[in-house]
Amino acid sequence: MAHSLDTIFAALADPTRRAILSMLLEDDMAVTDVAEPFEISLAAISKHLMILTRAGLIAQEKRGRVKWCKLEPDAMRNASVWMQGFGQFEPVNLDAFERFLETELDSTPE
Amino acid sequence: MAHSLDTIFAALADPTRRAILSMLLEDDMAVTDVAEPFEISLAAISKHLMILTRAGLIAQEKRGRVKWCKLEPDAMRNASVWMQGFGQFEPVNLDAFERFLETELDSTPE
DNA sequence: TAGACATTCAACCATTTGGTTGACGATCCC
DNA sequence: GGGATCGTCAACCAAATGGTTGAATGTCTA
Repeated sequence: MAHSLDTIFAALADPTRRAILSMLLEDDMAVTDVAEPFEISLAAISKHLMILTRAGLIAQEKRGRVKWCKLEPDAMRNASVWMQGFGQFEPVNLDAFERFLETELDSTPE
Repeated sequence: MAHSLDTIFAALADPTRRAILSMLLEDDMAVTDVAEPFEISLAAISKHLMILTRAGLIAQEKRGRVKWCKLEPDAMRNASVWMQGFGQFEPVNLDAFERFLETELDSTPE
């Protein structure tokens, strides 16, 4: 079930694919709309979306003749966790972090 | 100066290179020692180390005839920051968290 | 000085990658 | 039904990737 770090990092290594992910951050999009800002063929975009899907970074759902693409943050979280396993750059005390989240929840108005 | 996300993620996409990074987490190592647990040629390992170096993930320093490899966490931090820019999985207010750590430090005995 | 050791270079090979074009299968709508 | 639209498939191509082997370079040591 866990998408491999191989496919996740390989998917993230391409600037077109990272741009697509950024676009999907704004909103879910149809394949044609994803392709619009790029100068490459629709077939090429379709391949990129396939790679992102296999990596688990996005999900695609077909409604009628339109295929919608949406961000799927779990895979990215896995990769991020692997990076933080290196620990040297994110000396986060998780206990303290949880206490922080609680106090923040208590004290935040609205 | 900033190593590109392209090269960083491409470097991380290979399992041999990720294994090398994990080994370097323990300690700095000479090229020959890095190669020892793997079944591929020393030349192949040398290429992997070159790719990790160009990505900025490690640094190499030659002392005598031995070239030492050590982890260089900055590049990985850049990639990690890019991921967290997606925000959906790490809604951390770092400033507030730091302030929290300070106040906690003040009030914690021992 | 002559080996032995540590590492890279150079040439080569098979596979993967990112792109193209054109045909094709669905689906919507007049 | 028939035409436009959405998206993928198939075949192809050039370049990059990950590996090999053998020779070359630089450095330590007996």
